[in-house]
Amino acid sequence: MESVVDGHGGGSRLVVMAELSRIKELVKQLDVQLQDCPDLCKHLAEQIFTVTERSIGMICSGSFDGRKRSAISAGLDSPQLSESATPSPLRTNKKRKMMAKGNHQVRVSSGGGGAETLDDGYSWRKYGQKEILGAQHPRGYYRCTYRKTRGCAATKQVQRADDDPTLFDVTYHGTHTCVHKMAAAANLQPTTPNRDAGSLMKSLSSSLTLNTEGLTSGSQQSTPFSFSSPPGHYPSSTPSTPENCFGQGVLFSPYRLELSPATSDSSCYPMNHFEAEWKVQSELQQLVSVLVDATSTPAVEETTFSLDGFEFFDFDTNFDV
DNA sequence: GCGATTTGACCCGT
DNA sequence: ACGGGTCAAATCGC
Repeated sequence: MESVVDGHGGGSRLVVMAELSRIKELVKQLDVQLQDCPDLCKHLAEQIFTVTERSIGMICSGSFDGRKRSAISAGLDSPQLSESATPSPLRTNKKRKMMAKGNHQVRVSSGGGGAETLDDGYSWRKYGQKEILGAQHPRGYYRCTYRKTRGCAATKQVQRADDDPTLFDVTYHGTHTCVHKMAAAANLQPTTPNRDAGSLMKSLSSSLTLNTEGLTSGSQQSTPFSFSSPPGHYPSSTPSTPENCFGQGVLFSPYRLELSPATSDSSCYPMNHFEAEWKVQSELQQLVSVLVDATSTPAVEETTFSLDGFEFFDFDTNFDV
């Protein structure tokens, strides 16, 4: 069922590295083209989306994880844009949506609290709970709060891990189509499309600061990559305004991204990988989604990015709220 | 009163 | 038939 490349996923890891590098490359191109060619931007955005899906799919399919991932499974083989699987809210496919593509599973820590403390930046509404055969804890079913109002088809399943009650296996299905509207809901001033694109690009580049050196060196056997924060761009030390992590709270703030191998001396838990992967992927998807939207309308202002050196010029960072 | 959660029933793939 | 995903009425909380 799974397509494991090798015992420890080394080959696959390199492939993923290449994919991630390609993402960066695409972003660069996007950066260059951002000012004058919205159509190309869309195309690039689509590529980013696809590549990211593929990368995450490879990782989640088990290639990287030496530890068991309870019921990690299903439908990660050929990730693609999930729109084809967009379920009608009607009663046609009540079941087996599980097997649709575009699923992602992460293992997250509750931080001592219950499942209700899990916050992935989205607003979820619980619609069911079930005892699962062979599992010690029931599985909770959640759908996006904006399913009705905005037709967002994203769902997730949360199940407490058997082996560690403080951990939760969270399986996401579908992608959020409500993202940019969430921004509005998150108490934002209305912004011009380009302004959104600018800050989103900024967020994207921040998210993509992957420290890939550790990968090639082979010194990190259980940490495929780590995140590093470009100075001043990532909230590692801004507890007061966590919602600013990704530009005005548009995206995630929730997971603690202390993923550097240095922080986990004795053991590196796969959940960090998945958290990280999922985070990157989610951010990318949302960013791209919004970016596509943003670039649909004529450009207004200037944007200047330098993704490698992290020189950004864009309009905002301080909105008046 | 409204929105979220709970929970038993229902649906459907295996 | 069974197990898992969803529905929807009842209930809860603000």
